Amino acid sequence: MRVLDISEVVEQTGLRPSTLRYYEEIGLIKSIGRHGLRRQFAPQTLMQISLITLGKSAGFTLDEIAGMFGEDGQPDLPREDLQARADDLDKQIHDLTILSKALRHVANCSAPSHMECPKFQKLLRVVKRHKRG
Amino acid sequence: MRVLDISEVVEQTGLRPSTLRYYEEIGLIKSIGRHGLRRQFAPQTLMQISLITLGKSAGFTLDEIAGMFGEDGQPDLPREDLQARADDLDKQIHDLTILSKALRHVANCSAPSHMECPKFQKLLRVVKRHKRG
DNA sequence: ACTTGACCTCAAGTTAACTTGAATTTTTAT
DNA sequence: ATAAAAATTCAAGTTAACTTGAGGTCAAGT
Repeated sequence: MRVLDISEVVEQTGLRPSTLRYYEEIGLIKSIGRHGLRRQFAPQTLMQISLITLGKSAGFTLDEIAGMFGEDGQPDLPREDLQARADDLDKQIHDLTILSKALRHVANCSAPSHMECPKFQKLLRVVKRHKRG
Repeated sequence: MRVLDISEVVEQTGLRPSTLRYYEEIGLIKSIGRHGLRRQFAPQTLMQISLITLGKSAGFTLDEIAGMFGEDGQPDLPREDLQARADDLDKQIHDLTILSKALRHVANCSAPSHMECPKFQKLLRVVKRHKRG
């Protein structure tokens, strides 16, 4: 299994062929050659796509993600940038944790008005403070 | 401070006036009346906007978020839905944690090729397994 | 040789979430 | 009373990230 047809990449990643072509068009991934018309992908690409998908779910734009890979398709960023991005992520994780808690709270709290429930308000205040800091 | 001018909401939330009008247009928030032409917002709205912003950062669409509020602007969803959404969030948090770790790893690992670094690969595999399950 | 199915290109269309701009209306300050 | 500041509406424009569709190509099996 040295090279992959687009259909195999589709199968492994869950992305659609049009998406993969689009990603290639904007330079986010590369095909390694053609068999007739057909793009051939290196197995490496699968991992790269994992990273892309992961990055997307973290809220990065495709442009930002593209900026994280070097010419060779390997992650490539100055260390400080990576640290900074990781820090951002940790912030986001923190916020999401709060949201998750808030949701579970609302699911279980029998107060007539969540907006006026002290616990709920506290959760929201935490977020606000966080966003401003 | 019973009612808020749009400018006050802008100041408190960091959103732009056009965004607030847009949110009202699509029914995500409501103004409580007018002073002349000018919209007046209830202080409640600030908390609602906190939730909206939070929801957005969690990757929910405005439509989905709109579906989480009742007519009164209060969070309103069947308990199971809330639990399910919280579960989704926890999954996402899990993924983001991995991404954060991956970034920090890349920042510190001196291996020539991250894609081939065992630790890095392991991180990616975890994500994959997770997405499929 | 021929059909079939997987792939291709390229231009145009789509959706979400806003933003922009022009023309108008108040409200507030002097 | 008047000018400046702050809002308003409404239509149209923008950006990201794809998708769709029409029409064409290629390679593998019968």
